[in-house]
Amino acid sequence: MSTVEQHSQEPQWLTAPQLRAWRELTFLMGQLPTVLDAQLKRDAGLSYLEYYVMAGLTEQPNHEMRLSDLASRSSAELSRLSHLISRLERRGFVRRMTDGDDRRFTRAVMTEAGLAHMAEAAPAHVEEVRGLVFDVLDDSEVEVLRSCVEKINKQLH
Amino acid sequence: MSTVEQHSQEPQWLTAPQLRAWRELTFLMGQLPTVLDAQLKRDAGLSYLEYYVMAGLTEQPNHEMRLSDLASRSSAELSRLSHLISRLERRGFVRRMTDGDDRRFTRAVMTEAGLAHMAEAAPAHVEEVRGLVFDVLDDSEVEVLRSCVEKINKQLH
DNA sequence: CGTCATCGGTTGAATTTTCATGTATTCGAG
DNA sequence: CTCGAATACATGAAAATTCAACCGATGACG
Repeated sequence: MSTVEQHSQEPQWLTAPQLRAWRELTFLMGQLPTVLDAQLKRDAGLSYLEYYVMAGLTEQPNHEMRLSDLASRSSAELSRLSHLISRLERRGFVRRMTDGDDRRFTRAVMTEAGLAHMAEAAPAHVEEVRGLVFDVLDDSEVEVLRSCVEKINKQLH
Repeated sequence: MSTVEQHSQEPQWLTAPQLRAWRELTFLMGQLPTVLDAQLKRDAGLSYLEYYVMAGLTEQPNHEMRLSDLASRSSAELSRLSHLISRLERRGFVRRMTDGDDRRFTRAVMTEAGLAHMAEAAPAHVEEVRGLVFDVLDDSEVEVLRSCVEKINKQLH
């Protein structure tokens, strides 16, 4: 993203404040998942996505969810999630079961080993998130940040 | 990330507002790069990272930068960037030259074709970013968002 | 001035993600 | 009911990323 002028249709560039904000945002989106991934890999042997997929399952009523629901919640395409679940399955953290109601659906279910692993992993990860994000923001900043990000997210469906 | 209690050390979980903000942030970090990647791939045949690497080069004095500088600016590890530059090189968008001063450095330089490709790609991408992010925020929100994200980024080095 | 450590980058193999396609199940029109 | 579409997922090959050496250039130290 630059401020160079060009093209016939006179494209509207970002204003200087917008550009500054955008640079910060792209840096955040690039670095924060990377740093959290490193922490999770080091402390729990899980990737960022693996952790959030298992976290999503864990907080569900029976620690289970349909793959398609899990995919949309975790911003992963179905194929990627399917491979990921296969790897977690091989490690004994989750298992698959076909849905009785509609046999097209597959449900992923946390195993005891998976739940135990998450219980081990969670405290250090939460600590990392607090240290990186919430320790530098006061309550009103948290609210206003959430409000802005929420508005953007609505544009993303 | 859940609110379940466990473990001996009594881990400090996030407060409810912090958790809400964190859910929004993780969704943003997952979805926004994905959506932008899709737009860039469709309209310009470039991945999100390829675009921002080339954008970084383009805005530099001689459209060139050392790989290690480029790597840290674009939140990519050196190895990943090296492979990526090789692919861009094969496509004729950039070329490598070893730095004369210190022959350990490699500099990536935009070619004419690369600059032309970016000039073609930029307007639609900026339009997408504006539509997704800045059209839903007023000026004061942009400032406060930038301020919060900047504080977090400082924690990320 | 050797030599030894470090820096900046490359490379290839292993892992992961993406892409295209295939398969089983269900839904819906006629 | 039957047939054709749509849904939900699986799978294998291709592409990208990560990981672990490796290599040449430079700097530091005796």
